[in-house]
Amino acid sequence: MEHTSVKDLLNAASIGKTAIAKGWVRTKRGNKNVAFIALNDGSTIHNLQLVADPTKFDEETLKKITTGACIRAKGEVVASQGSGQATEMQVSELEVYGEADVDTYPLQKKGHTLEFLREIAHLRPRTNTFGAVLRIRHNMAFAIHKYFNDRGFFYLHSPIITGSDAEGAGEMFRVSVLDAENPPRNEEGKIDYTQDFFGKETNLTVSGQLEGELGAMALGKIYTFGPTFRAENSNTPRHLAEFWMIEPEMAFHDIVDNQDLAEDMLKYLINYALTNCKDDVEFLNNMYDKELLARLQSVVDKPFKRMTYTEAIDVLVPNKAKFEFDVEWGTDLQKEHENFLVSHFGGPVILTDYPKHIKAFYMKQNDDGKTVRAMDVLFPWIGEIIGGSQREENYDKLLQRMNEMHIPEKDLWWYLETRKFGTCPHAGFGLGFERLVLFVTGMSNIRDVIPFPRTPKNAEF
RNA sequence: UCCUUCUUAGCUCAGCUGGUUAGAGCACAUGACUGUUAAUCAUGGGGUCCCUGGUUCGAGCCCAGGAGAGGGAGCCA
Repeated sequence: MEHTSVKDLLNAASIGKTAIAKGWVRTKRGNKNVAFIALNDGSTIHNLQLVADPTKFDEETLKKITTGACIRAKGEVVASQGSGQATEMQVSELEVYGEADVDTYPLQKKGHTLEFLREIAHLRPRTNTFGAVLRIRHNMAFAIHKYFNDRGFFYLHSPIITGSDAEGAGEMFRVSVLDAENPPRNEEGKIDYTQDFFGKETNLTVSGQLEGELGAMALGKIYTFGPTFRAENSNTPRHLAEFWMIEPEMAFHDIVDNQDLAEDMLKYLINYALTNCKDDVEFLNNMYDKELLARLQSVVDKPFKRMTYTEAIDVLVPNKAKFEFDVEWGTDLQKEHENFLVSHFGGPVILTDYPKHIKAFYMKQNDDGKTVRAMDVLFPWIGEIIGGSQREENYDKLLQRMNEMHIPEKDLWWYLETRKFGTCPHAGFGLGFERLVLFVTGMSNIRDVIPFPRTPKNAEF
């Protein structure tokens, strides 16, 4: 007889059936006459209440059933006499798969701080909070593939090890098999990477975008969804050294199409969570952030405010006195400025057409000679959840910009060739997956929305 | 990387002006209780006061250095 998930056993349709449940004990309580065991198997935030008559089981077995133990229970599913749940199981058989020593098992019935749970990341998925977060994370990943697949995008696997370090997106992690203690050196005394595995310097990718563009200029619409690595010494609740990024890239799309896609996708994903992860989102709403549900619904319902960088400066400058950092045309926006815009317009804001000198080399240059077709989507609290642009498709203009920004042509010859052979207008953006999950779950630290966070000085687990 | 706050029992935290044997709640154990909902009540065990050095008759408390964590900023997604 196969076991049934707790999720299914909690459904009223299970009443009257004899079934087997397997999972981990959350709590046990009771008295001489009756024992209640709350069982969770990860299929849902809710627990199955097992009801056992202590006189029918040997004392040793019951003693081993403690918080954290893994057990199998067989019994009849009945309508619950108590008020906390619709169904419960009247247990006839109990088997303990794995005990959890009460003196050393770190999880208790009572709540723990998120900081403490980070220190026991190997066990934290067993908590309600991380169960909810991880189920939502899965659903968001699935919904992303579904969204793009349903709209004719192809999933392109961009490389994780990259030979170009010219993308300029951040500090990189070197990939090498050379002896770190005693690396081979060339005549100049520098490390000789021609002897390394790939015969050149290689790093972990900081972005799949450039490869994504190659795919878009063949398949039309593609997206990447993979891990990304930044060796920045960033210690904030919004940065990870290893994170997942979604990067759609579309031929024949301009900056407006790009905004339309970004807004539609974000709304789709948030709505997907509201309909498919209702229990988990509600749990997080009740436990951590009472505004969560309302905020998610509001983002789905309202159009995003769209404006140019220049228009945003015009909004910000009259409020100069409120800011710590000066704001004028040409400066990059600080967090406080982004926050101001988001709260001023009461929701997400899409900014476009930034000054070219604060944006990447590949962005399409506007006719004014000053701005480029960049696009940032700013979200409440998160800040920049998406960064993207229409790309410069003109070979000469792209090359000129690369020279101005001292990006070596020889490293990106393959990228330049897309502009040489059958170039076309195209656009795309990058969405930080964890920032999306952060927003959807209402968690406040990005380390709590990825199973095993990688941050400066921390690669445990 | 910068600014700032913190580090005391398994967890969350008190700890007075530097002074005897470092406390509480929860967790855990034992007992009580005829259906509980993070059950309740009673009793009990449990400490490298982050580390190193210094000041002092005396340091959890003051000073210096270090480590780790949180929040804010920068970099960005």
